Amino acid sequence: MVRTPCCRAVGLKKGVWTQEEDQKLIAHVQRHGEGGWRTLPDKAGLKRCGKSCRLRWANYLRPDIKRGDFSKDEEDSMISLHAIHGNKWSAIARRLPGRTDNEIKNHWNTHIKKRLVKKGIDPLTHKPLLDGAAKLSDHPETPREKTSVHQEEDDHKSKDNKSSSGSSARFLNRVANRFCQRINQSVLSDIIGSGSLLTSHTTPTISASEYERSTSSSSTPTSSNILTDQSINVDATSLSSSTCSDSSDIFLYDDIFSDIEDMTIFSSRFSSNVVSHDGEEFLMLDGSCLENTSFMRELTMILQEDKMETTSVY
DNA sequence: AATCCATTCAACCGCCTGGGT
DNA sequence: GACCCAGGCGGTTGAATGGAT
Repeated sequence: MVRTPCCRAVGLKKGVWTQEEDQKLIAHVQRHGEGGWRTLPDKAGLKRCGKSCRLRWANYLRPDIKRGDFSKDEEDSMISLHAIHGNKWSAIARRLPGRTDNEIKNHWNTHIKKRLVKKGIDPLTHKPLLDGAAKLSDHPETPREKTSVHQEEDDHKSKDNKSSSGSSARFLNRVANRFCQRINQSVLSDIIGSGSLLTSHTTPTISASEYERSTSSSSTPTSSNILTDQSINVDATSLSSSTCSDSSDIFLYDDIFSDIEDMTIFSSRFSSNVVSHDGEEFLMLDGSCLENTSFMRELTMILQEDKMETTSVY
């Protein structure tokens, strides 16, 4: 099938932009604002395709673009965000101020990807390249602890997190609770950041006492595959309905829930097989959770965020 | 100095989506 | 619903650059 080109290629310049062209484009955008890209070249006196103009502006000429090398923090963020969004470069770029999707994509493909592969991490799945989850417990550089290429300095900590079956329940408890908190916080911050229209009907977050209770040893089951259900009442579907009380809200915040669609998979895994244990509600955690990409991604981020403070506990 | 090769990154291409008619 | 258009996105390309021989 032959598709009509977005613009007539005849007579249009391609390739590297000259300073003169840049100046024309900048002057035009400053005068008329962004948009109308298809007609912009004619108006601005440029012999370029409108798309090309838009790209040049968005990726290079925009005044808020941060140029130069990526910092360690930016790289870490990039990796974490890639673990969530995959190759959704624009989504990643939105969370890295001053960086463009193109820049991030290039940096990922030329630097990060190679570094991850070198470390035995699959840059697509963020899992170990060989033997997968089976080697999670004895792989010192898996994304189990951190999806970071800068994790050498934390190796001693990750060693401590080779949880035995006895401590893994507590550990997973903690992660599960943090995960639920994270869902709420993420939604809240998105909502607040976009106008705080939903403050009256957000899902309540876990209280400190609930958190402590759920992570305390006294209430921790010994079985490695049981998780307390004290606060795992967050299911992305119910969250969606409880957070958005009417159709207009759903429409407004559709993008928020697309952001956490992966979480739905995780939450739904917890929403089944609730059992009673010592008068407390627990969830039977499917062993395949460790192979659940969403779970592992979130786990990675949580651990990265709290700087492995669990070391002293576990 | 010349050539080759690998790497980087700006730019392009084709496809998709959403809004308007 | 069908069509068109504008804009956005992710994958790919190729010119520029730098290092190795």
